[in-house]
Amino acid sequence: MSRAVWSVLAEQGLERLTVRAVAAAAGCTTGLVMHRFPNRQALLLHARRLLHETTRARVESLESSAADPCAALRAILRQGMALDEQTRQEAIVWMGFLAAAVTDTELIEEHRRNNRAWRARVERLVSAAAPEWTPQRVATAALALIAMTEGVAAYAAADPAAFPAAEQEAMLDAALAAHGLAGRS
Amino acid sequence: MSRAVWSVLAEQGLERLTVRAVAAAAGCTTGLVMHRFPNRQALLLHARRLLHETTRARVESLESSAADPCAALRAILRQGMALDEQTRQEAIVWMGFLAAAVTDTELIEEHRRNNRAWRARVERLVSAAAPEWTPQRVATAALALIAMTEGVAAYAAADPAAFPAAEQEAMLDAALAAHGLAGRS
DNA sequence: CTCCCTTCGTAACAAGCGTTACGGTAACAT
DNA sequence: ATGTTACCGTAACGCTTGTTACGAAGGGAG
Repeated sequence: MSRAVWSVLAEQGLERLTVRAVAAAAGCTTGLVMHRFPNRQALLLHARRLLHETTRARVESLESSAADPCAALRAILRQGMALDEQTRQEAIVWMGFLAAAVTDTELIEEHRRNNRAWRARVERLVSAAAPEWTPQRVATAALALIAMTEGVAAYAAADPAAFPAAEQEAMLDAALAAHGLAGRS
Repeated sequence: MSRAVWSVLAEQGLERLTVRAVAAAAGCTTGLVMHRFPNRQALLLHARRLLHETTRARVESLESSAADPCAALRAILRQGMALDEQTRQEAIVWMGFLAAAVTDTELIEEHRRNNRAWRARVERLVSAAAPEWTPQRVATAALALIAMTEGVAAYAAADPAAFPAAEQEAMLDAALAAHGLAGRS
């Protein structure tokens, strides 16, 4: 059911994300959808939280299985880019929610909460990889990294041919090396 | 008239961008809007091109009045972030068009054309600032920079309190210095 | 003055939207 | 067997949307 919202948002875009389209994607009618959720806002909010939970689980798995903080940092930043079809669709859905949050107070609060948690996670990893840095330097480098991966995901989602996966990874490695966060262990 | 589309898109978001809302913002009725544009798609496309032209003119002005390629690079990257209310609204509108382009072939072609031109411009400035670099290194650094400014604009547009202008500028300067593109002249 | 053409407001249309009311069905408790 | 409850399809309501048809106002050309 929640996956139905996700598929509609990825394939049909934000404007086509209607209750009937979700019901059609889930193989049921609008009655079931409106029975599970009080209104469309709640449906959107649930799908948004589902997206966050999916990426969070993947990030935690990557971080726990990494050898050192530098490798963990690279791994979790890598999954935020649009490297394959799945992550590209996630980027499209992410942008759709972001555009929808402009007029939806609940969605934008959820968005800010998730973004601040994501930023804090990257700051924690940067600080672990470079313990001697000041908090300001950690924050600045972390912001540069999360903004870069976020931006390249948007670029690649809209134009995959112009931003292939190899260029995105080369960009990530170059930025990590430039900031002094590559292979410190 | 074109400014009416822009103001509606910035204040009401993409979902509320209806023909009637544009007419109300322009102080006329739907008859005038539908007389100027054959349909809503053409209206969106015109607004998209207007946004591009606005930013392009500002970028050219900044680049021509810069002292050296390094200063030009920093100036044009700076204007792509969400530093004040105007650029923040531009970022919101930009994301709205990006989300709308998912199902609109004309919009996505326009988007790709503009993005590739923007990328080529930054690559040209990076190459002028660091003439000894290989084209690959130029392309990688340019991609890192445009992705970073694009991403931080999205972050700051959705959460201005968490991403103040000073932090964005500190991030830009740190990234330029890390990539070796600060004060080379 | 008359004709014509551009310009733009008015009104309406069909279609699609979120939402609600209602009825049927199946499972479960008694 | 019967009542109760949760579940979900059906159909409709009111509303907004993009789009179209029509008419009035106004300004040149003859």
